[in-house]
Amino acid sequence: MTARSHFKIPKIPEMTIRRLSVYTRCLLQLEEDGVKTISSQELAERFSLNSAQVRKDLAYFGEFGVRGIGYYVSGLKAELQKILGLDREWPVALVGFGNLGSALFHYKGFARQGFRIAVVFDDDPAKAGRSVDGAPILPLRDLPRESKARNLQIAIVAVPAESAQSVTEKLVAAGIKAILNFAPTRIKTGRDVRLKNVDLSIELESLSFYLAQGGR
Amino acid sequence: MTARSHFKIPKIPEMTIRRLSVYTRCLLQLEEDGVKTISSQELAERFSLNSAQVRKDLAYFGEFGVRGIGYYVSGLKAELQKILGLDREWPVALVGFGNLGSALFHYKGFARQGFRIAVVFDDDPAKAGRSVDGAPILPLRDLPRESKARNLQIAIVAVPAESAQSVTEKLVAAGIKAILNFAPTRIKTGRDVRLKNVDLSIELESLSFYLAQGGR
DNA sequence: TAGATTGTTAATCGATTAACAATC
DNA sequence: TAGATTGTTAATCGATTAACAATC
Repeated sequence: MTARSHFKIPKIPEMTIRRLSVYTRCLLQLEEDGVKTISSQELAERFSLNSAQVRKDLAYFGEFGVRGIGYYVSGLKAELQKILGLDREWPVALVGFGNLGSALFHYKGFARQGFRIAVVFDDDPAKAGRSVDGAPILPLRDLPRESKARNLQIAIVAVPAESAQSVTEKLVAAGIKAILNFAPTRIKTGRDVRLKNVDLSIELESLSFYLAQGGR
Repeated sequence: MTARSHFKIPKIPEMTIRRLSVYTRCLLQLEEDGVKTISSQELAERFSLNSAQVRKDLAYFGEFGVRGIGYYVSGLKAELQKILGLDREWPVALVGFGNLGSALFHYKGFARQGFRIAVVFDDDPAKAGRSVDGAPILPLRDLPRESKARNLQIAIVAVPAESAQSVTEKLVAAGIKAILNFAPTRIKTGRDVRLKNVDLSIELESLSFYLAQGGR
């Protein structure tokens, strides 16, 4: 047990991490707008949150504010970016370049936070060998090599449901540490790999619940 | 206040609704596999949940189980589909047929639960007037007419961030009751419209948090 | 009946919010 | 200093889980 390990995360709620992302984007905007400082109250209002919650979220990681003043926008932005790992570019592998894969490739939201799709994998012979916006499209068998060469740690899975699990296993074998799965199926990994299953249709289903209720 | 209103939802947690969706898909699969009954315990294990939670989720809506037996798969599936409004087809409007819109159009997960994209709106003259898989692509000005004619209640927004808010206002004006927004910006509506902002990049940001932590 | 499993109440846990001393 | 706002503790709220009588 090193001295450093004492400072290890006490057990940060998932929702806190998500809110930190949201705060960061807001701070980015505020900085652009030339705002110098912001109070927890002002920040909270923008997202209909409680100011104590904002302060508590931040307090997990340190004391970033100044009593009587609030938080310095640029300073807090920089701190949060560092905490979230958004202070650097992450090369990302995209697996699957069909409809969804291609849409995710062009999606503006990823690049905005420093996620750069460095390489695309797709076994379709019509696609593999080409390249898109400077990113090569390669067959999946090149994954281990590229993973090492580009130091890839993050992959986005956008293949059909049937192949999602097998693709995932190849990613894990190639040393990928974090996977964002958009395939419409729940995939599994060991616990040393961070995995998020993004379910695009579950939100639609809860919308229809409210419609079905209201429509009574 | 009608007699019926006594049975109105007591205040169902959002997470319960999401889990009901998940149970439903599982039951669909179980039914296909020929499984006749399932206990709350078995159902819970498939999603690493607690059996009491499964029973509690269901108990909000009625008594669907049989003591000593569990739940009849087909019966429970049908009940949940009815509760979630998944016992019928919902015609959906898709606004924006760029990269993301086109991917969502072809996304298998929506159709699987009965959401059918009946009409696409896009003002790009190269697209408007064409049709895709039987769905017409129309300019946005046709929205009020189509909305009425097709009895549209649900819309998916997949336009660029800049136009998302203005598109939303047109949707609301045309009588749309539920909106799923995929544009990388947070949009707002009045309270009579159900709105979900789907943030595709926030998950990636929390993944990078764990990588940044672990990488220390 | 005996065994299994429900529906529900009570206990626990965790997250949100209020309150306030510390301090810029 | 007086006013503002933080960081943090204590109170509240809501969701999850354990426990068990009811009952198939």
